[in-house]
Amino acid sequence: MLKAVRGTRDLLPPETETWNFVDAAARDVFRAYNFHEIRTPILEDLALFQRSVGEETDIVAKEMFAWEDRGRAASEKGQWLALRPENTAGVVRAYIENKLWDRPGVQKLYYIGPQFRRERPQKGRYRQFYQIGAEIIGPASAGSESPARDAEILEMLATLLDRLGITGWTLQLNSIGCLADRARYNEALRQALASIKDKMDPDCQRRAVTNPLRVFDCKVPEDQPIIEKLPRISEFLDEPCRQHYAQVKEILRSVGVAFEENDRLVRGLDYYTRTAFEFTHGALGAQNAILGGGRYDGLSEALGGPPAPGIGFAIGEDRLVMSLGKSPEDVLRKPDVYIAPLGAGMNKEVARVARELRRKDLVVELGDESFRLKKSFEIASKLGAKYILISGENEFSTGVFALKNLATGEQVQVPRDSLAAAIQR
RNA sequence: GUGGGAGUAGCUCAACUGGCAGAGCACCGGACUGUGGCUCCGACGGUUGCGGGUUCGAUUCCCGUCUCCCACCCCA
Repeated sequence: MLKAVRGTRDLLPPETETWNFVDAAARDVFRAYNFHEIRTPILEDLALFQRSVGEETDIVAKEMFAWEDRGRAASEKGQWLALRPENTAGVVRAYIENKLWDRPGVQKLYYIGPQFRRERPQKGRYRQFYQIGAEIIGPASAGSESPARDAEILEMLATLLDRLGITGWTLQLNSIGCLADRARYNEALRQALASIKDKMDPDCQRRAVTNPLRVFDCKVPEDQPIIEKLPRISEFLDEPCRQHYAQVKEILRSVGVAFEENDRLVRGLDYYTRTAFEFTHGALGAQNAILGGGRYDGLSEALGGPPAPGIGFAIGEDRLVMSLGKSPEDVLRKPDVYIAPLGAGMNKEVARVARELRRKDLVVELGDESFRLKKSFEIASKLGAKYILISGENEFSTGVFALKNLATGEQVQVPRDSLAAAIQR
């Protein structure tokens, strides 16, 4: 039997109703902050991710679906393509390519769509997964660098989670410094680790060499005392960076968004600078990050664009749906009315009635003239329809229909032109 | 990529130390004419994930493989 490929899955009704509910809530909240949707290709030039996410990151080094495309002629070399493992790179590429900096103010863009990473699947981790993300990017003169933008993004996220009824989340906040700070800090960290890393767990030692920042993610209990003594990024922030971070926190306090400072929070993608954050949730197992993001002031230039500081985030929609208390039934709109045609020739008559009711924005399910009335009732009940409309020759000849409320059992006679009103009541 | 657990009907699960693969729920039909839910009766439903091996005989034991789950790695 042919099956969905590893790490991918079908989203079926009624669960898709929950997904649509989440999408709609996100679009609604984003609109209030004047964000607009961008749709970028799922397929991009491999080099885009190598230059933005970073060659040395796990995502690029070993988790991408990438292949060499065929050239136009058999002899011609093809282009290396990749399925996008995240969407920020694509958005910034589009910002540059379409000269969006020529538009007034900052660009506030959001996206909803599938991303691909060739990882080992697990709960809350799929090879095709879905992200809802947003970016603020633009010239510094338009205010893209302002801590007000960082705070606006974080406050918007808190609003969205509240709106979805998700409780028990925690906002973890840190500043990982400007590019220069990071370079100095990395060096200091390397030196500090050089003498003591032998005492650490092998896995943590490996990190000390490949990516010193990642040492802070080490969970081995015995190594914690060593990690505690390492220099912190907060000691290396230069004055402007420190000020920036302080202002982000001030605004958050002002608008009442709770956060926890976590100076061990580091983010994996190379392009991050200054503000870094994660929202975590308890009910997700090992994959406890429901969303993550941060500032990426140098990304546009790294991709050959103009200076364009930016900040953004990505929500793992699969994980968001998992942490959502709502079941599909809570958001499922069931049929307002089930129309039961009775007898030969009635299909063509009820089709017109259904059309009339649907144009009044009612959800209508249509039976078939071959069904016995009893069967129609059974189906209508199972579908959870509010009403059943009995439509036989009598009804069409008199113009008065039998409308029965399936929950209360109350049945009334209703003239055809009052049906919609009676059902909506 | 590493380590561990699990795959039996649409779903949730049984099947003793190897001996004819079952139940509940769901689905479909019926309990006579244009009135559902409850109840009763009946039918349908299987390459026991897939491929090898051992055996008179394998859902059961062994090997391989695929998928999911848990942890690691990493991340959303």
